[in-house]
Amino acid sequence: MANTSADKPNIRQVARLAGVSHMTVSRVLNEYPHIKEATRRRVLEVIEELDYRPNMAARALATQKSQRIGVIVESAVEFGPTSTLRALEATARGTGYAVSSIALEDGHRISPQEAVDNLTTQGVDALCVIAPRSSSIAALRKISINIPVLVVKPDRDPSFLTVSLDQKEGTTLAVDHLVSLGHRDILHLAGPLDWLDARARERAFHARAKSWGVRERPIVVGDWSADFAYDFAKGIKELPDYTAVFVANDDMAVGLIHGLHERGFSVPGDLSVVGFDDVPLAAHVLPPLTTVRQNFRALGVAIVDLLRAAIEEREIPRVTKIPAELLVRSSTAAPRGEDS
Amino acid sequence: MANTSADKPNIRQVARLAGVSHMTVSRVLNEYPHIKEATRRRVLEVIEELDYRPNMAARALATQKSQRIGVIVESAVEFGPTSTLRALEATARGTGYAVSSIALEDGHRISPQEAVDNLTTQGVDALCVIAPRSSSIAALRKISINIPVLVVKPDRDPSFLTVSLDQKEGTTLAVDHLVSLGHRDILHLAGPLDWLDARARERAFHARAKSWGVRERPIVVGDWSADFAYDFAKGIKELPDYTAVFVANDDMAVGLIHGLHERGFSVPGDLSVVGFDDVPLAAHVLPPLTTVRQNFRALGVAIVDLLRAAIEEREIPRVTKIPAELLVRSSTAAPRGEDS
DNA sequence: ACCTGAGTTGTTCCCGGTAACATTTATGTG
DNA sequence: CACATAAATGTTACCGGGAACAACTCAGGT
Repeated sequence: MANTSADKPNIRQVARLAGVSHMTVSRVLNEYPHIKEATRRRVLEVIEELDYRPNMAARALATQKSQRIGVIVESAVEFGPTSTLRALEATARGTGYAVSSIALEDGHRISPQEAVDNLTTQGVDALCVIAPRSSSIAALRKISINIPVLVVKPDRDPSFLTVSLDQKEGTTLAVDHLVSLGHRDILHLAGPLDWLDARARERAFHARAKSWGVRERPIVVGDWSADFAYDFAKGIKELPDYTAVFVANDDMAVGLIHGLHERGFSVPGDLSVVGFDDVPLAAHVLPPLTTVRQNFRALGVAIVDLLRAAIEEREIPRVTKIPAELLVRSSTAAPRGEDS
Repeated sequence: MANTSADKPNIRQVARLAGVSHMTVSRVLNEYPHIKEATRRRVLEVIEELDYRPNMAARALATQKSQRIGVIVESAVEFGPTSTLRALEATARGTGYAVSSIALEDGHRISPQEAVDNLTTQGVDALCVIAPRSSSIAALRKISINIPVLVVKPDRDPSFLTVSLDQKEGTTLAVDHLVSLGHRDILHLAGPLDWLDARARERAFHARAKSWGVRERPIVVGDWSADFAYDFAKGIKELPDYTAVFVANDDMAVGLIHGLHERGFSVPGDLSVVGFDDVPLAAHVLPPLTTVRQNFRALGVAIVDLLRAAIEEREIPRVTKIPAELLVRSSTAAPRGEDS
């Protein structure tokens, strides 16, 4: 089957054994249309026999395209960004693209500028920013990049391609669920508002709460971490006048419940809690968490579709809305003194 | 600062502007020792002015080295593998290497062979396998690869470089903790035994339990998922004769506690539970989980060190043992009728 | 002043693909 | 049957770096 010599065969060796020029081999590899069937088969046979693989570096050098997408992800520890990245990678691989990713704040401090430099030096054909903070986007605007850039964010942007999951729909589902249970006073525990996703959820929360005539109250801004929410809950002195909390992610929801529990408040008895993300443990924490699930797989597909179109200078496809889903579990119930 | 023309400058343009040959520029870039200081400065100035970056594809083609490490990770959803991967990426980037990773089973079914093919086609200089199953390793053995391969596994292996976190130490800490609380009948809820980490924990559990004279009982083999452990707990009819459960990962521990709770058994009142991994939520689930934390960052550093040494054909460094840490929280207590 | 060796820089070719253009070989067609 | 045209294949140059080797410079020893 394979050749015994250790070094990799190149396209000219294949050509010689097949009795053709190396260009014919190249054409077979790239599915050029006008190749005689017999020739193609012979070439493919030799390729098979030699276990030949084209050298991507050489191809990248010649074509000025690396078949590689660069991804900047704000935090690779959060569930959402990680899931998106995984989905993106799998989709990209399926269409012949490789992915290089950089996490912005994972201990090793890296500036957006450095991340872009690192990625462009790798010669990526396009750039994608997942779960961005507004400061990162501002930094990005100042960097001149001559490849397509896609930012995963809710609103259109003149500088970038954009897609995003519909934060508004997910948030609306959560608020409506609480309202339908009878809650009229809901606290929002938000993510850091310089994260676009946190901001979008906060906006959507206000909009929907207002349209239901729910009482306006200041939101609490957290940092996505369970620790923060736990500390916040521990600081609550007596049973608050809100009866439900819409939390911007599951981690904070779990921390909140933990803190409330230590303070002697029960969920959902005293307070209902809704999370966001549906992390793997959400169904099994106590009480199982009512939360919003997003379709990261679909997002990954959409990102790759858009980026490929941009790279290959095809028409940019329109992305159909990616629906969110509310998972009702046990952390929500009607407020005290209500019948459902 | 930067040039206004859109196309990237190459090494010869830099050379021309600096009044030297392109090789001199190349030497400056690669820190060749015998360059006159004045020349070096001039070249660096031009590089700066033009914002020149070397083309990695061209370099890879010329040197036959891609400065890229390929990683195969069995499951990118588990906390441990993901953390290891992140740490590896950050470390690699810090030393001038890039990383390409492939997740084996994340929905998109990919065989080890395909993963290796994909990575070698990208021209990686070395391969690393994280959180492997024995079947993957068996498959790997059959594939002839002529680059260094490192497998994250406990025992030495003639075919591969190896490192691993010390599963034995972590397990021992957990068992000793339970024993010191007074437990003499401990169930082990293991991960799938074709995962080397699961197997190592199971072996270490048996060894340590035996040395304490703890009663031998068959282990339960799970699939890492909270769902499995939940179902298992729901199937328990009456309070079992074991008083503690050592669970091979936190997800299963949480699922187990959930199921036990629904069956009316309390943790740690009726049963103590120890997990493994210290996932971000472990401190905040109810009850907060006693678990074993591993140092994934150190593992990432060790992997990159070994791989770089192998790639650059230096002597392979000896890796110092990476210690584990037991975090005692509220899911463990003395068994009923004991004083601590 | 001449030779030697280390320091410094330049010339040429190659890495393994693809683009562009040239050439040869079918396939029709009047 | 000659000629236009399309199909199939070959030739050459080039992508942007680095390796190998050549050449030139300069200080120190005789």
